[in-house]
Amino acid sequence: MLDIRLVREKTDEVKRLLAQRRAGDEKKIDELLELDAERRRLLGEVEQLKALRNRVSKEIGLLMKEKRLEEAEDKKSQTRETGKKISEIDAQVAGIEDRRNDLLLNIPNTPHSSVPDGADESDNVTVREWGEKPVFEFEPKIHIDLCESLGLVDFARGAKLAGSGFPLYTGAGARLERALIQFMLDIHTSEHGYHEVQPPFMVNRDCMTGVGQFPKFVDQAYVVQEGEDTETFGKLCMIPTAEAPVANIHRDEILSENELPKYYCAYSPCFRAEAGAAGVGTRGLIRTHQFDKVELIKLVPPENSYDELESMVANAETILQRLGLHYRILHLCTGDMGFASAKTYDIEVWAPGQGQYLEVSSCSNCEDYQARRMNIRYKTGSGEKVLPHILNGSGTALARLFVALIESYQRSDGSVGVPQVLQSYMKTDLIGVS
RNA sequence: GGAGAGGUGGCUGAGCGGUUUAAAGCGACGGUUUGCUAAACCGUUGUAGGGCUAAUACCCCUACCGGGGGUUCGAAUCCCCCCCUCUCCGCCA
Repeated sequence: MLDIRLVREKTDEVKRLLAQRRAGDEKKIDELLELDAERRRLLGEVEQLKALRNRVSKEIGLLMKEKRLEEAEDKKSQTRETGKKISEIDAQVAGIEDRRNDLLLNIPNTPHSSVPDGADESDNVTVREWGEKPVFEFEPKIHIDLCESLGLVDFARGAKLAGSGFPLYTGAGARLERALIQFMLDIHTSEHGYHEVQPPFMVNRDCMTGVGQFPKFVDQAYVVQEGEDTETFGKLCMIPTAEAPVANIHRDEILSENELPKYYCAYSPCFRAEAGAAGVGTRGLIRTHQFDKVELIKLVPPENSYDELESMVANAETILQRLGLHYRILHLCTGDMGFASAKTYDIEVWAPGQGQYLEVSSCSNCEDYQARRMNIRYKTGSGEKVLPHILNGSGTALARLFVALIESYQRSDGSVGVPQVLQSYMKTDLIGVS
């Protein structure tokens, strides 16, 4: 969330930046500041009363000790009134804080000054491209056909098991999925310095709130309960990304400066309800309710977080380069960025069968927006407590990568070549009709 | 799921209704002493919110002893609910 002090002191600047997102959030600022002012006014009032009560209570204690019971009783009955007032005002403050926090949690991050101003995805800026679209001497098939003919994914049976959007990977398809996961984890851990973790695949609400998924995007999550026990409903959610657990690893902690930067990478399945999303219900692997992903998370000092963002994107690019897949990097405009992000690059990989670029990675610097929600700080040498900047990036998402890969490496006879870097994982250089 | 034990500052650990503004020890930091190190001695040592300010300096106030409620003039301390850890039993991959 935003720093309430910054909102107080640089109100116009914050409004201007929020307006760039084209989401109307700047209108919430005035209401936020009204609540903030009222809260402080009431706090001043109630804290004075509490100071009074503390003083008098101490006096009562002394009177009791000296057996001056009548005087003590007098003071007790007086203070009873003070106590009533205190609980009244406390309740008001709590109500105001609830509303203030609710507003604060629903206001997105402000964009970094380098972010191109724009309304939607059509205003995103292509930063660079790598490789070239492969040329085929035949009409390349779409992944759905390849999956069917090669027995890589059984969409129909997946749908039988859990519904559409839950692919059942089979045979070489399952193996390819596993190979990609392992390949990516190996590179990030052994070459890029990330510390591998395997997080819980369900998290509590605090984690979801910490990364900015909740309260605003609660509809996108699968929320679970234990059996028929409705009491437990809503305590846990299936993770929409490993970012949810991994970014929260140090929630409510004060790290020491020399522990930074922290680099984490994690494989996890990702579960998304995709309520209301365009393209839900389309066949294939482009948009599913469950997909695999290798996620990268960094906690870094604010000074160099933007360098860290560039290197994180480069880490994700390495994967695509080793796989020999053509891709492009987009700098998302202000209107297309995620809720918590101050600056985001998307990586889109070319899928020749689809004839389109597919987003396989989104790398964001959330600056201190999440750290403030999660209450993560670190102590500098001079003893100052600072919110680290938190970055997250896909390195990369599967499913779409799987699509791009088999569509790019397909051959005229209907088989799919295995890129060299995956051959040791796949134990073969060719996926043929089984 | 059942039975029991427990959760107090960076750590150990006392306190179980009012000189606790959370004892004491350890650690850490600063200083004195010292040829150097060690030791000894002295001092400092949490977090958040609010007020005052140019100040994220000082000072003042409030809250915080796993979390949330309650009783009371007053709660680390008493009561209720929840969470977590440990030991044993049950069930289970």
